[in-house]
Amino acid sequence: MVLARLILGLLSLSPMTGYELKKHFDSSINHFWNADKAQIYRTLAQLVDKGYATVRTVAQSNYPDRQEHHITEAGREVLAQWLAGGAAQSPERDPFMGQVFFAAELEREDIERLLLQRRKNTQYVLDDYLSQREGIDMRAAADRRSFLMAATLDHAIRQQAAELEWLDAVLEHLP
Amino acid sequence: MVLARLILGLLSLSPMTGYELKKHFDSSINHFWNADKAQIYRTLAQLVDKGYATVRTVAQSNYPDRQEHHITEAGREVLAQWLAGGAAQSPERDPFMGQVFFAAELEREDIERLLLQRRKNTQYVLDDYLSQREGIDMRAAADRRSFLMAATLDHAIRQQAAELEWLDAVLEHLP
DNA sequence: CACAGTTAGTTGATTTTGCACCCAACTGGC
DNA sequence: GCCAGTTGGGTGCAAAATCAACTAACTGTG
Repeated sequence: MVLARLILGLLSLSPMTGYELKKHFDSSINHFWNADKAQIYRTLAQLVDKGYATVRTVAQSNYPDRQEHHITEAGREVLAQWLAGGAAQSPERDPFMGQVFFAAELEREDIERLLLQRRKNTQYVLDDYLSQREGIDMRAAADRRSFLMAATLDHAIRQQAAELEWLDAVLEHLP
Repeated sequence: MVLARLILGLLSLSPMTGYELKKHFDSSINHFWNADKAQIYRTLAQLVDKGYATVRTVAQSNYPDRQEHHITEAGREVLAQWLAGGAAQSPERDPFMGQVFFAAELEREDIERLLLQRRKNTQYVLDDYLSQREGIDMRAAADRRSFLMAATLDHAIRQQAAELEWLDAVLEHLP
């Protein structure tokens, strides 16, 4: 599934431990995917099982051994096939929209509270993305890889901004 | 989880069979949630189990019996608690963004193909939403319920529109 | 009159996800 | 000196989601 491809993608950039992968999911990749620790380690094991990655145990003086995972040629092929195999469609699943859809049960103030709370969350997330983008801005246009990576962050920023606009419109016109 | 609440929400509007619920997920609700048939029937069984819904078997002359599910008072309470319990946050999971993130592996033309394919999909989905909206436009502002329901569709439309703009920007500036 | 589609619901197997734990050793701050 | 946090890895379990098939009778179209 998707998680396996994403992990292969990250491994294609650089060999990594499960721990480091988790950090990427929490920071550099958090605007379009997240994953549980346990899930990452299990998927890594599967990748090794299928021959898409290999493990090299690297001892460290102070810290636990690193289980460094390296992508194999077979792994790169699977990754390339995923990329070339057509654009994936998005899940289109938003629990909050479900809350709005059925929010008429609530009092007017409670609806406003709901929307304002979402607004706060969205603003918070947007600010996070904006601060992430500051670090890459200028150098991004240079090579294709950096450009595309930055572009996904821009996508998230646009989506959050659109969400804010929508929230404000709803708050303004709520009967 | 979320699916159970959404089903309760739909049942709160009107008693329904699993089959009818599935139709709602495929049409009126498809812009923010979808669900497998099997999942719907199993969740319905759980709701009945927990006392949040009751079943009434309605015989029909030609077609199979309808297992009409009615929301109970307990069910309405659970629904209300979900709505009042704070804004849910969105999953932030988009496989396509993963493809873009790692697309530098591909040739330039293949990247463009990927983006254009997505553009076509997005346009298609947007057109679907726009045609859905035509049927509700004017009467929407009237009561709160219709307004909120229409608002979630507007949200989806804004998101798709923002996606289109982003795709065009990426296609234009791709190095 | 055959065949596709609709109405209605169900089962089984498998995958994916999430949550809560657990281990061990180190590092930094009060 | 203690306690929280980091580095690194892992297990077990239950819930949720997906895929595929199967039943059965009707309706509409060519």
